[in-house]
Amino acid sequence: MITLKYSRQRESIKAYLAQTKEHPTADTVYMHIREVYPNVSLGTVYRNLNLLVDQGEIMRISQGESDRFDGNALPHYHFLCTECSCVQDLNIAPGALDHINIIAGAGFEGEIQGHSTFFYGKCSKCIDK
Amino acid sequence: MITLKYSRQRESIKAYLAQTKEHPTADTVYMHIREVYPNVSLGTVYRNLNLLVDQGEIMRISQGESDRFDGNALPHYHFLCTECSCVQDLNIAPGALDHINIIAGAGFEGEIQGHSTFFYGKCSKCIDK
DNA sequence: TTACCTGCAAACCATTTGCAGATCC
DNA sequence: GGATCTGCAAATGGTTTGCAGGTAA
Repeated sequence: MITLKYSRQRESIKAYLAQTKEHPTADTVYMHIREVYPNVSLGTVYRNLNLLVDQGEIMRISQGESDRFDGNALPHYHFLCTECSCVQDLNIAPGALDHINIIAGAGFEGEIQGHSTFFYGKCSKCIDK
Repeated sequence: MITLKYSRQRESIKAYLAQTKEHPTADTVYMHIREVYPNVSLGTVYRNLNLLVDQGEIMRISQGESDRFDGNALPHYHFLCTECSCVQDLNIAPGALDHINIIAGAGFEGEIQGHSTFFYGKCSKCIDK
């Protein structure tokens, strides 16, 4: 973990994120920080968001990368290898994970209709390294 | 569902996706189709991939959109409203969903280390509409 | 002093779109 | 014939980066 120098912009970003429940995008963060530091640049916001994620102080919500396509349009789950980035189909019986919607819905005021999940780890080829 | 006109480029894309297990990106599809139709353009590949997804003939693997950030770096699950696109934290006990890694790992030759999941549906505000 | 930080603007990359012409029905 | 398709190239949108100057330690 690299030692960071103090920066008021970064502190401001962290403080804003700690206090909101909105899960803002980088651009939304930018607009809020600009109210305090009108000269802040979008580049600085991106740089600091990435630094804070690297430090484990904030969390990035995304599944990044570019879209992939699958000739099999029937619902099924995918596995992503953290080593070689390959994507593989998983053999999970249809409906076998549906119960997690109920777990997630307990104590939630909205209506949960489904979930999107992928699993990650090492594929068989990358285990042998 | 709009009626589509025949196009050899689109058929070629569909055939390629039906026969591969690679879960290719749009660019990878482009490079393969170009071997058959050297003049095909990347724009055409994107247009047809989107059409095929709309028709339900292929599946898009992604969670699109831009990244969001969360001041809470502790592992937790998120809910995404399909109406208003708001993101909310869910109250799921830590580890309450860990067992799905085991379900997913049954019959899989690689090693599953974790999963990434978000739930979707209608938030409490959007239910009342 | 010197590493790290900033604003700015340009670069980048994936994806979309406007256009004029080609193709299917 | 007319709607849908294509290739091309330019536009878009989110994100990163190079640079020259500023700031924390």
